[in-house]
Amino acid sequence: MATANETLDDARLDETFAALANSTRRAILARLAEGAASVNELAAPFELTLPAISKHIKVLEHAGLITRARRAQFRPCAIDASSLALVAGWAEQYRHIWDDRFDRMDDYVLALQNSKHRKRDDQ
Amino acid sequence: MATANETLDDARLDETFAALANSTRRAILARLAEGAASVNELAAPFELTLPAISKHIKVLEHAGLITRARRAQFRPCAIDASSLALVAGWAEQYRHIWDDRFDRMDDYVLALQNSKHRKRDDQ
DNA sequence: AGCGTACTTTCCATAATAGTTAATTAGAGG
DNA sequence: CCTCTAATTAACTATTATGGAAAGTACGCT
Repeated sequence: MATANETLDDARLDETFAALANSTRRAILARLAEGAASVNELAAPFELTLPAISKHIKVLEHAGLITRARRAQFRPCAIDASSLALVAGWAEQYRHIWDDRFDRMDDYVLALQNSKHRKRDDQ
Repeated sequence: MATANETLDDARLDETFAALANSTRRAILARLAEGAASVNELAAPFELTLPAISKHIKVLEHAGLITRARRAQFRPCAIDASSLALVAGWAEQYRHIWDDRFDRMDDYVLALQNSKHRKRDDQ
């Protein structure tokens, strides 16, 4: 099960991390964490042109970090948690490395680390 | 305090996320989570040439995700948690978005979200 | 229909990435 | 000194990313 999805997860992580590897896009995300916004609203704080922001938004959307709606001529953006959760989950894998206390680490993390052959039923 | 370091953190996050936006590099990191390894050992599982792996390692090192030593003609690599913790911390900011339960959320996260003017004493 | 607002797309330039092969550095050891 | 192993650097190519300017699309309004 895990092996088949590994390339899919890999591709998604590639896209997600690449989308996050830009401070403009992270700032857009931070703004959207406070609530939905239009493209013009999102562009306001930056010195970039609207097309540039539009492209950044497209990258975020394609990475699944935001979703978009259509209201009149506006295309409001809203943050989408799924890819963000993917990132958090990915990083959690390594928590034991920087946090020796193993406080919140359970079998899940161990299972992930050497999961090549194992099979699990939950999640 | 926060404002001054924001560009520094931004640059570091740029580098870190960019380094992680590649499945080969993430695989190298996963391997190193199990223990230190030489460049040849790290290269073994891949179909890439050694120079390609060498460059990936350089990217990881520059992003602070790994550290390197010198032992004879070997340059063993070891995982470094600091940048990984940075990523985890960054993602945690948004935990409340995908995890409505707010279980483990404290004032820290709220403070981060609208932290432009606020000042705090703890960490 | 025509105008204004809100975006998006296209085209272009530039720079960064990812990979290759070939050459180079560095140390171990006969 | 010579050679083997380990790894990096150099030089080159191809693809992708980031940005701007200009043109195009979409919708609401009068």
